[in-house]
Amino acid sequence: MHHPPQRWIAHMDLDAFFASCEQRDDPALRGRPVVVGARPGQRGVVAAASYEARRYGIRSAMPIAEAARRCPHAVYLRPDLEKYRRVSRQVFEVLGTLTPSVETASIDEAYLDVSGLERLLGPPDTIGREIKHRIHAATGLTASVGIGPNRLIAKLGSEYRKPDGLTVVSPAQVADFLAPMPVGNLRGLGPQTLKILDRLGIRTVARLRAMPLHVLEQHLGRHAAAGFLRQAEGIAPDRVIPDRARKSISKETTFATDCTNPDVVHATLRRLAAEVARTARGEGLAGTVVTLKIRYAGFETHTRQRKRAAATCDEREILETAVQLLHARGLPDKPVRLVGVGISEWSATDTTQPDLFDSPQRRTAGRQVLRTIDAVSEKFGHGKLQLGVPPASDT
DNA sequence: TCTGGGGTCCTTAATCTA
DNA sequence: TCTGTAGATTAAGGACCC
Repeated sequence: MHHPPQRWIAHMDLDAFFASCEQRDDPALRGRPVVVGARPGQRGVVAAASYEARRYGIRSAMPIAEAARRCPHAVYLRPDLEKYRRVSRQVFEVLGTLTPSVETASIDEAYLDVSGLERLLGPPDTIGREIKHRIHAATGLTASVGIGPNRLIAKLGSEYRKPDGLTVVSPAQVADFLAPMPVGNLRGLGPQTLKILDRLGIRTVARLRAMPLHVLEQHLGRHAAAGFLRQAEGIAPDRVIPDRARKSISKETTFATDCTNPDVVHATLRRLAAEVARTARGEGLAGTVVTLKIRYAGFETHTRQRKRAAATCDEREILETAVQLLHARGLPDKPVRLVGVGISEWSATDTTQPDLFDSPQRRTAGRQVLRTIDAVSEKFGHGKLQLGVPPASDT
């Protein structure tokens, strides 16, 4: 009998990432409840809570007012995303020294295919310790790691014991590992689905697994029913995909108080459009679909999108379409809580062009590069390459 | 009571089209 | 040409995740 080689997937999750970064950089914060997020008294939620803060029941996504009530004496900090991105890059560089098969799941999470590392480092628990050790040595941060035969088991493993945890689940242990878990631990099973399953008396993975498919289908739909049942059986993808391409860019902002002034809404859209455009150019992306998001008092949220004739990363064009969408019929005339602007659906051709024009210096340098490309391509008889050189009027 | 800002993916409905 | 339908595309909303 021939068996395919055992696949081992690792999931790494940095513990209370934002809060840990702050505690690392300011010794005065160590051992104290730290909450990173909105300022108390303002609109917003908790982005990260240190383990000291979690003892007061503070969780991420909790309204900041609720956190302040639970622990008024915690240290409340605004997020420093630049710093977190820097630290995150460091962590991913370290992971890259172990295997090229690293997938960025978020700023503080990664999946690694560590199947091939067994011969190099030893059994999975040794690999897990090595991952944690290298991260700590490079950044001073702790991570929780789960290792299992697929992504689901790896992810549940990293959640199983934290902070600073390590959990290895072999294929033989999968069924027992899953059985007693609350169904809410499964991927993509949120509050809505939880409510439905609760009404059916299904609270553990074991109960879910015992359910006939057709019953679940009646309540969850075909797709979701089959998907959750597969998870309950421990069946999940076991491939790691490095460098996933992003599919959209968006910026949104919530007003401190609901906005009734159309000029302010318009000015905000302009700013958001400019930020989206800048990010897009920085990544060499241009989108054909512009999305407007608007949320009114009472949390009533609408999105409107429109496909443009051609892809764009121009803030004026993005703003133009966003404003058209804002005035399209069907949107209520009420105080506005939030507006957002996004682009998506990259044009088939220029999705990976680097931005040569995102600063005055680089504009000059960029044109030089394109002139050189033009010259070379002319020499070889292909005519000018259409790379969209902006007009040189500002030099 | 209060609910940010970034994303992804799925469902549904309407519309277009072969 | 009429009619019906299957399938693709577009748009809106919702669930979910970190």
